[in-house]
Amino acid sequence: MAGYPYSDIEQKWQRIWEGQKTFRTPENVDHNKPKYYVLDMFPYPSGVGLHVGHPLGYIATDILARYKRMQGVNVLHPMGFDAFGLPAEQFAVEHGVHPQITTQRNIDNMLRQLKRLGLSYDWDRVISTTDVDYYTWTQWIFLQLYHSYVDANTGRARPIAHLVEELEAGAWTVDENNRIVPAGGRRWTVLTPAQKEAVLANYRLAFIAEVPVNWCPQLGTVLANEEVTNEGRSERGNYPVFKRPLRQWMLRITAMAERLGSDLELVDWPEAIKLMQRNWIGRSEGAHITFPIDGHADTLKVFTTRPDTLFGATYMVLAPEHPLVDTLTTPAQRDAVAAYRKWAQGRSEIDRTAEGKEKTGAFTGAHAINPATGQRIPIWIADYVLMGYGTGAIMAVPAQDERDWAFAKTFDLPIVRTVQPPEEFGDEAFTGDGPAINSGFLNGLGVKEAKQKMTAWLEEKGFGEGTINYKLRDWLFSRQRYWGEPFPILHGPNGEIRPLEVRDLPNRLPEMEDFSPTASDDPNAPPRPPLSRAPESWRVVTIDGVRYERELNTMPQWAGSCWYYLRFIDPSNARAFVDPEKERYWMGGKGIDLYVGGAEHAVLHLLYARFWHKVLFDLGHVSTPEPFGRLFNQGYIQAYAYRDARGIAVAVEDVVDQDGRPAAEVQDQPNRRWFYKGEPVTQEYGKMGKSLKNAVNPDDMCDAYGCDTLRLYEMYLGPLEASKPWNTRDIVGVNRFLQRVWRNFVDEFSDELLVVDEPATEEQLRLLHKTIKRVTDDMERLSFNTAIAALIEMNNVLKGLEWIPRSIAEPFVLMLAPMAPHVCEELWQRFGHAESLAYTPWPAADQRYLQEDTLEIAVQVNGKLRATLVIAADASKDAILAAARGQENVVKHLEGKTMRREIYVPGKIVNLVVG
RNA sequence: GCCGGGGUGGCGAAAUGGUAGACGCAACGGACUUAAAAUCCGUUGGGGGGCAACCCUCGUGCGGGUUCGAGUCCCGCCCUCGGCACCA
Repeated sequence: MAGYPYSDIEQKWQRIWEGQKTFRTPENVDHNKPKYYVLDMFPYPSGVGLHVGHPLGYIATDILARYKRMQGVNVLHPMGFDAFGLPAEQFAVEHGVHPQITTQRNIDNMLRQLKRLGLSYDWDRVISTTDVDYYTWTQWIFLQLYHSYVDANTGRARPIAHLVEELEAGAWTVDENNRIVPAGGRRWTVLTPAQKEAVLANYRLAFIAEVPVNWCPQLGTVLANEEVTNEGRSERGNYPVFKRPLRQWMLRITAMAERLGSDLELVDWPEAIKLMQRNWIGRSEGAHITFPIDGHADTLKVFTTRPDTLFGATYMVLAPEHPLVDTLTTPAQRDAVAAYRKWAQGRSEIDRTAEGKEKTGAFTGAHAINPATGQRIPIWIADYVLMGYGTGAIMAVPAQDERDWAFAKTFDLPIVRTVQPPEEFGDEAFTGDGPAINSGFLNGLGVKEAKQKMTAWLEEKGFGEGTINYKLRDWLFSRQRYWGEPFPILHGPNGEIRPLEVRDLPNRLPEMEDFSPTASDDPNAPPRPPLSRAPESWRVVTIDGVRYERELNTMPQWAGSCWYYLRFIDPSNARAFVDPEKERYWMGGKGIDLYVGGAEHAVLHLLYARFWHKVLFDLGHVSTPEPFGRLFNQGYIQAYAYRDARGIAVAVEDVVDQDGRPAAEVQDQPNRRWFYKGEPVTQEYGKMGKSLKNAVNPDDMCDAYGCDTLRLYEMYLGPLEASKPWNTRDIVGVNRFLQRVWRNFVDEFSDELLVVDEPATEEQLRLLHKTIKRVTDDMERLSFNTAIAALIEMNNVLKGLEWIPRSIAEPFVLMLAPMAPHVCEELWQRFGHAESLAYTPWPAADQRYLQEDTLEIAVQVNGKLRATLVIAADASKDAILAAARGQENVVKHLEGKTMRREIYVPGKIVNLVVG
């Protein structure tokens, strides 16, 4: 392979950087200097290693980190591993090796691959969520959550001890549902310890509750809503998931719903991601309305976003699981209701979506009273009403709701329009705005005003009140897995929960021979966490003679990634999860300055981490309300994949071009048949991966072209945020560029330097400074593809020169350095510099050379703008006038008038006044 | 169905409302070479004209509009990718 010796150069500089710890961020940096915290979403240490799609974001952040260092900014650029969780455990189970060992092995391999790309991480700060020193503090944060609650008035987290103090002082009482109320309930002091704890459990941010959860028998674990697909299957492994009530740890993320939504305004994130989070949180304003039930003491509470349509509520619907179904159902309807309920509950999520939106339901025989009309309206149950949203019951207003309309049509229920649809509106539900009709005191009002008036009326009459409802559910936080953080929790003999003291952390994961989960085909199989098989010496703890059992569930995958960005600031601190002063510096301003990762974490990691961060903020442990000030989603690198006539994937390297069409060329090897040689293959396009045989290994690319070329190619492919196709054949373009750069500065044959200490020409300086401006702008915008294009353009001019002036060569190399650091370091050294260029100041564009070569001239005829000419900056007045005369629009409006040579220059645009 | 991002050469793509296609790949022609590779020089959106330097014309998914001027802004469609989806 001809050209510059990239292999030697890259190894040489990687060794120097590692040996000198060039990119280490010292423990005690000067806090008066500006900082830049640039972070990648840390990866799972997967067993198959990286393909070229993975490091796309890492290369981008690396370029930015290097660029910022050259600007004299303190840079924190760390990397770590999210190593707990299902993938790591499954990999270990498959290979029959303890996850501790496979995880370490995978981390080592990924570290090797990352280092080979020349990434300038601070390797002294590498952490893994599975390190005891790390998960100690994950457990510590869990204890913070357990010991906190959110004050409903302020929306802020506080230590729950404060609430207890207030209760002991008699500021609050407790009602029959163990809810805290201002007055009228039981006094705190009369409650037993167990009763008190039952009250507090309703407020703690970490609590145990028996709730319907997503149970995946084949994974042997429960899953968060976010980990279940629309088809009702597990995101990992695609196994069926069943709803089932289980006692589980929950995190009360709903208590933060309002701030998680509103604080999105504080951050610089892609609008699409903000929107996804807003949709996930699902804030909607409306009202709770309480309906009396005919002949019952019970009432029925519903949530609606359309209180204005109450006059049109002609029936009610309960979710099949609603607790009042049994009490309400009349004897005559009992069998029908029970049958429907059984049928509905046996339906999986798949059945429900597969059957479309056909409405099913059953009449309970009971009636409610519409508080607005006083009429008796029938109460039904139907599975289109979900127990998990609102109150699990609705008032049905078929005239103004498509679902209610469909249900009413199916079961022949009355429909009363309460909003006047436009003329010629069809026979369907009208959800738009219009004057209220058939609505008593609301008639004539628009929807908005009617909502307000009805809400006020409900509050006045005591039938309800305005409220805000969220789609967001509490976060199911237990997993029946081995490879996760153990909870710092003990269970007492009477079921009481005893959190570990901070001084008793960490609660270490026990060594176990058999760590595999208990899979089952039976949806009703009891959960059997692997830790139930842990030795008794681990499971049982005796304190003051009381025998406690450790919690046997572990935390989910997401726990470790909720706060790793804070640990990077102070990774070896044994006394605190992060030093407050360091935290204030590195998280200062708007938090992390740039966070780069895939959009797939929009509602998982990014929402969970924000929740934890807000709790830590409220409790005074961190200094910013939001962790990630600026978020950038890099696109995916996709790749073409090929199938032969049988539909079997053909490896990309076996595809050849045959008259412009792809064809499979299978090598004629002794043990390999080649029936499909030259056969046309079909091309598809998608993610890189094993199954499509289209993954490209970065190690191979580094071998063939060098990692500087790989880095450049990945950035040159297209905009960072876009998905774009990988084409190995295109990689030679940027490789040739680097070869030409090298040959511009180093003689191919004599190895002598071709850089001279001669002054540059005016033309060269103009080119240089324009390029500096372009590249600098592009760096700030993360537009690396256009930055590279600018450098290629400049290099194409330089390549015609026999010698290159030092004043041109050095800034050029500095600008290229963040993207192709190895070759630039080598050139820099050959230019005679002893120090690495990593901290050499970034070149500045000199304004003198940036004058525009064109000007915009606004041509006004009789004070009205008639044309704008773009002309050469050094054009004479006569030339300008001639150009103006040639403009059709000017000529049209001149109508024989003469042009006056009145030219003035406000800034860039020159006004040529004519008339 | 709702929300969001995109549609520009053979391909990846550039273009603060101002010469559309920078830069790269591929292709073609040429130089060097016994030859090939590598390298270097040139051509490359469509159509038309000129001996020529060049010139004309049509072109950014489709149809309208605003503007002296629209790939870019506005309205209405079509296609495509992503997210959500019986959320009251």
